[in-house]
Amino acid sequence: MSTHASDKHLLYKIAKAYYQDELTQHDIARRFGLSRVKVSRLLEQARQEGIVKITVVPPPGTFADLERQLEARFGLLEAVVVAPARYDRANVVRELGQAAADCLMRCLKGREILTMSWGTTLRATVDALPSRNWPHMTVVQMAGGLGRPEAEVYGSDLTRRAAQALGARSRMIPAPGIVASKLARDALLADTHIAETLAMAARADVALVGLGALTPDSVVLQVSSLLTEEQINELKALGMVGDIALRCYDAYGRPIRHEVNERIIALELDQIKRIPRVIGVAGGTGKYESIRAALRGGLINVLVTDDRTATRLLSEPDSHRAER
Amino acid sequence: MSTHASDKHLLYKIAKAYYQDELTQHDIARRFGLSRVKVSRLLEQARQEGIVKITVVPPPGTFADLERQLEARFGLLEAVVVAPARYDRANVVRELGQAAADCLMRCLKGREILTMSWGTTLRATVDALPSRNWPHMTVVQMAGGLGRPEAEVYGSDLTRRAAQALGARSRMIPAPGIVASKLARDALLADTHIAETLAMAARADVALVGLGALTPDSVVLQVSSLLTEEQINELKALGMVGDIALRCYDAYGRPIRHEVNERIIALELDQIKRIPRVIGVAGGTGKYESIRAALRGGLINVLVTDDRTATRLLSEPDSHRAER
DNA sequence: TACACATCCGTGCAAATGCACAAACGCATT
DNA sequence: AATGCGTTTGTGCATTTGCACGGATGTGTA
Repeated sequence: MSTHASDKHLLYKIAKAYYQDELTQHDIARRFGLSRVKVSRLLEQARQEGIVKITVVPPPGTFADLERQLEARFGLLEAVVVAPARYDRANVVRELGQAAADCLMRCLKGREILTMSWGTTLRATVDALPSRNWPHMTVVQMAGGLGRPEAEVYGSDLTRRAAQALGARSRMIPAPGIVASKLARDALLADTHIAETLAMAARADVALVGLGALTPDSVVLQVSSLLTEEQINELKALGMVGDIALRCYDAYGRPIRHEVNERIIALELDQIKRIPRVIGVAGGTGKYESIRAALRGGLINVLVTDDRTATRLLSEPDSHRAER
Repeated sequence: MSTHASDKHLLYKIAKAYYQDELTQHDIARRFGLSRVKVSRLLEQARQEGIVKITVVPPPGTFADLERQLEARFGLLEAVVVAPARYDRANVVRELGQAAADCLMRCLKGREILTMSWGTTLRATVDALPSRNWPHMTVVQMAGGLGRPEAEVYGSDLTRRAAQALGARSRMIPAPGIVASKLARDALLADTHIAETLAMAARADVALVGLGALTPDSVVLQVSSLLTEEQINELKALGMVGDIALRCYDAYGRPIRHEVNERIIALELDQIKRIPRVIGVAGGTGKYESIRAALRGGLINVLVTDDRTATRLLSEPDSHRAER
């Protein structure tokens, strides 16, 4: 199939003219007395035969290739991998927050709706946000806070602070994330402001979420005394490996059917899935299963994580899909 | 001016997506949440900063770079340099002919007017022409032959053979190239067929010419007894270094004003210059000054020559233009 | 010779790309 | 706070490029 020496000569001349002298295909065609299509085809051939070599030099000290593999394997829009200086939780979270903030800022123009959950990682993200003046942006809370005073740090306050940093309007959910009964939940959802806030969150352009895991230091497990030991065990028995905005999912990112769901005030997983850009931030020890599940289930399409977790995610040759 | 490490990372990712995954700029913009223009600019930056490297591999055993230098220096459409196996005149001419034939064929589609002069090099070129069937092409003689029987080999016959090889129509000049008097010339030019032939040659799409030189074996000097020793000396005194189709020029490719011109039946240099593509074929010892002059004067815009001559043409750092 | 097959080629059109322009912005100085 | 300058940004448009299609050409086989 490959052409022979005499032609390579022509391929070389044309490739040089195109890639080095930056002539247009049209000009080259005129000079060499060929048709434009032919020049196009010869260039294609020159690329295929390796006469033209295009290399992209990886910048040192980054994990661009790791990112590319993650993107390819899990169908992500983007993956961001950071290399924490130390792997203690505090530092990992801080560096993840920085990276997530960068990643978020890059895709914001100042006129969109951003919805976010809360958690320690998102707290770090908000801390890393630069200040802007975007009056046309709105930051919307995605899930109720926790029913305690100190929980405010992880509830509405994060949304408020994010909006403040960006000079944006904010829209909070003045309610706990988990209430005592379905009845109480329904009552709160009947509130116009809460309902509208959730509706707005559902049609956000970008979502920023942390990925919860079943680790002992998990905010949900620690703080929310509304989940009894028994209920937690039930959820585990149903396969729960993590949560996004209090919505629990199994190892394949599928929502877990459990009574608890009906007492939660937050976007549902399906609603989150429909948001065009869902940035999931999580890393460090213990988050692996939850991240893997969120990726498998397509719950997020942008992942910000650390290099160890990234490597581990790529090391397993398993399937993305749940078997039926 | 150059941006720093944090950005290089993004440049790399985008460059990879574009050049390796072959995504469109539009798709990349959507994935990374950027505008399309921005992606375009980042790619430009990535190229400038050397993150994207495009190399064109020179095929071994060719003189592509020599050619490129000739093209650049003398403003040629194309230069073709061959490396003869041996440098005896016969072999050089043979290889030049082959290369010229290739070069000519490449830019012919089968519907144009080709005009040609004659000479030993063009003879070799015609010998190397492949056979085609191009009834819509016309091959037109550019200059009269020489006034002797054996001269036919260098006159109309070459045109005829070229046309035959290509399956094209031919248009010959049934007259000698140099006649005894201006009166005789004018009489021949009054002939409708000759006049129309010359007119047709003048509006040819492609010209194929040899470059004559003042070497002892020059066809013109040898055969045409119509040029006296004295006339030849006069021409030399006027600075003649070579000829195209019997039209003499000086070291800067300018036509030489001499009585002989009025006895010649051939296109004038200015007419030749106006042909869109003029392929000059010449090489070997002794042709150097003539080639250099033709290049300086812009008499040809495609040159087919040997590597030694090419190197020599590039070695002189002189000006292209005549001083006034 | 005729036919079938395959390859090559250029035209027309749609997609992709680059570019000029003007608005918006950040920044620093007044 | 207001002003000026330089930079960055996106929109609209012209150019450039890829691609499908039908026609032409060449080749091998019956």
